[in-house]
Amino acid sequence: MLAAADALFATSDVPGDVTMDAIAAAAGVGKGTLFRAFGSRDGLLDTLWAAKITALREGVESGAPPFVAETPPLERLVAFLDEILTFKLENRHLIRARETRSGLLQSAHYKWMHGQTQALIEDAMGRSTASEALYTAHALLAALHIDLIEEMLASGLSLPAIRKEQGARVRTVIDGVRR
Amino acid sequence: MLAAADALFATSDVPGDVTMDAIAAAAGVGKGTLFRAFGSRDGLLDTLWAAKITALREGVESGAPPFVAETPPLERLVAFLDEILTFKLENRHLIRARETRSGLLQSAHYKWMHGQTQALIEDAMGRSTASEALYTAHALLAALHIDLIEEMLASGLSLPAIRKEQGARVRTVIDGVRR
DNA sequence: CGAGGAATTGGACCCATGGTCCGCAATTCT
DNA sequence: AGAATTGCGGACCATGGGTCCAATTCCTCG
Repeated sequence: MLAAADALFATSDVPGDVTMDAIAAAAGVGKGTLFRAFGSRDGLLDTLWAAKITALREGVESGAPPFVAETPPLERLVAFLDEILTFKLENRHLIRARETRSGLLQSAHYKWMHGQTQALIEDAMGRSTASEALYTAHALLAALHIDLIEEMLASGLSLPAIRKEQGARVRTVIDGVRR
Repeated sequence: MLAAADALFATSDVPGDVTMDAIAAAAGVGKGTLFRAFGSRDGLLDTLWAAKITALREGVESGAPPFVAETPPLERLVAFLDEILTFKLENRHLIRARETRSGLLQSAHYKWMHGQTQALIEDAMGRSTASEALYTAHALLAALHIDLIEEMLASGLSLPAIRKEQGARVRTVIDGVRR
């Protein structure tokens, strides 16, 4: 079922086109089975998200290349957000389907991303109030909203330009706060 | 009709509860009339948004108190984003109803906010590439998403704290880029 | 191996909601 | 006054997430 859903999201341009019926049909399964397995559309989306992000997540948590203690926290933060950006673009239709629904900020994925980001920020800027890191993490992640990224791409900004701006902004914010 | 819709949004907690039928009923008008007048739900939402933001918009465009040439651009930028934040919170249900639909970034309101922000940024930091200001404007506005603000409020961050963080972030970003 | 029961399935069905459409009434024109 | 035109209202439609139960599959035990 996840494979079928993934395939559908990968091909369809409009996430709304991928209905639960379509997924069930593509998976050769009844709609009831789909809902029993995932509870709701959001549940399916979250599960699929989890499946796709596993590699990234494990890499980050088990200290793959850039995420080792030797790397300065700021660089780890930049690398982390860059990987999130790449991940979102690679799965843009899925992400779009999930992000254009309310409750995203309460989802486990957002909380994970936010937790990671906040921790890296706290590392990167020496001392800082909790609310400072909390706010900054939210603010940095907000700029990664898929709609926003796609809007920028559509408006002529190239992907390298976006990545460059994003990296620059992260450094600026951290440096500025650290002073 | 706008008054009726406004009243409904002001009272209801969940924006989804305010259906087009409910608005029509509250306005003492047929649903057909509603759709003939506004075209679609988004159309109504945008019109209502326009009506509510008029004061702010006129203040900004006609140089009310903080938006005069004498005020440093950076201060104008901070004030502008702060007013947007206040406006969104004052009309949180309406804004929520509109912001949790796709196409927001293509709406006239977002374009106006983005245009204003970008112009102020370009003023505030001496020289800067166009993409720098464009990106930064998007990034700053992204942190004003109503869902995000409400999530922060729910997580214990106070409104004054948010405003303080936001102001600090704006200054940091501009100062950092200006160097 | 077969019968009985438990678990699981699939898709018909339900319902809410945005959006459409047409008969009718109010209004205007002659 | 009668005819023509405009515009209203609410019945109606389409769609999509979610539910439910008859039917089928799968265990379990004699």
